[in-house]
Amino acid sequence: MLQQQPLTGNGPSNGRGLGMSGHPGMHSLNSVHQPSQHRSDGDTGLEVTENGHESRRDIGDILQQIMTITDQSLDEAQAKKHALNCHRMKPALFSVLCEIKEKTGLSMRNNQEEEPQDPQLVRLDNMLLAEGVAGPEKGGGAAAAVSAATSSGGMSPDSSLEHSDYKSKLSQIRSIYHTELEKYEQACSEFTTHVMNLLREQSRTRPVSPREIERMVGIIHRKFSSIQTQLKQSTCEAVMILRARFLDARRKRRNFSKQATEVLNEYFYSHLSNPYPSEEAKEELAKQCGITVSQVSNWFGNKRIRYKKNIGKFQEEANIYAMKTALVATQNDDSPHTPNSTGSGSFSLPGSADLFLGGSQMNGEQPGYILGGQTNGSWTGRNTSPHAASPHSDGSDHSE
DNA sequence: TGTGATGATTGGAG
DNA sequence: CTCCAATCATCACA
Repeated sequence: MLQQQPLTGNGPSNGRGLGMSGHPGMHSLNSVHQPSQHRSDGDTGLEVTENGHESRRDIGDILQQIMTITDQSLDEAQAKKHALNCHRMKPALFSVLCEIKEKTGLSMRNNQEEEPQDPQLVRLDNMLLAEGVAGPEKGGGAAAAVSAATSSGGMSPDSSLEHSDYKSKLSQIRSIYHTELEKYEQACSEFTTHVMNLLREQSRTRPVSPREIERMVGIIHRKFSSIQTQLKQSTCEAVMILRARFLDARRKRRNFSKQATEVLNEYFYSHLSNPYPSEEAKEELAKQCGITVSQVSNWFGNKRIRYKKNIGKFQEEANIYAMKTALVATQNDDSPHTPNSTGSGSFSLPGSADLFLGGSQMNGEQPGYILGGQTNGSWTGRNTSPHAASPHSDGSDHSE
């Protein structure tokens, strides 16, 4: 084995090469020699008992060979590597070198490794999980965002559209996130495998312990996980932006459909004396119009205010709806419960501007808007208990 | 692009 | 809580 290989090294210079090896712990062979002797005694059968000199020179030779291996041609080096691998002292020397490495620089790094999990990463993970980006498909995130968006204002009729839009955007983000994550993981595992193979290969000739490989793998994983953290951060930002946009969409209003406005106006003008629909009426109107109860409330609030502010402007509208009401009433004159029977439909053009403005010559029941249409436009102050029947109500409001 | 219409929001009152 | 009043923000149209 060793005898077959011409020793290029010169024995006495034993320790010198080690200092250049980049392993500060091996600056002196003397420090190596002490523990190694005990080990090699046992399992190599080296005749060190004669004197320590022989073994010391032997080790020096080996180390010298290792040091000079890179200076040689590939074939030579390959052959030498093989020879060294088979050397009887290799295991002993190897373990000693590993031990020394452990005790020196690397052990210092060791302490820093056991860092706790990054709290920021935990936050990001939690958020991605909550938003339904990470974790199982169809997470509650979208639903959560929707409920948050609608809790105060109620859903607009096309909010389901926006909802699906939100969901599709979210799933886009999700798929990008997963693709990237997968890419990173793949790259990480490829790189790790590569490094591990390299180190394993190196460990045949260098003091690279399995633990060190493990540590290196840990380092690689940390590096890649920091990249992943960035990815997660970007994903979180994207989700936040999407969410903000979605929540902001509350403010984006769409005009109600013509039919919905019609229904609301009909109710309003036929209950002009007390245009405060009860909760049930609101629900009914909401159902008819395909909007929410709170939207109905908003509509009536706006309508009352705007009507009051500018009665004149709404006269035409009032006339039209009064006409409609009258028409419906006459058509259903058998029916005691015509929907818009507040005005009873018993007046000729009850909502006409003339009638309204000029004070009425009504006999019998008067349309609400004439009664209620006071000069300042207020509905008898604030008799607005929405659930109680209005004093002006003729009791037919419940027909809705 | 300006303007009026209109749905939503906000703050205060009851 | 509802309602009012003011206001905002957007739509729709000329």
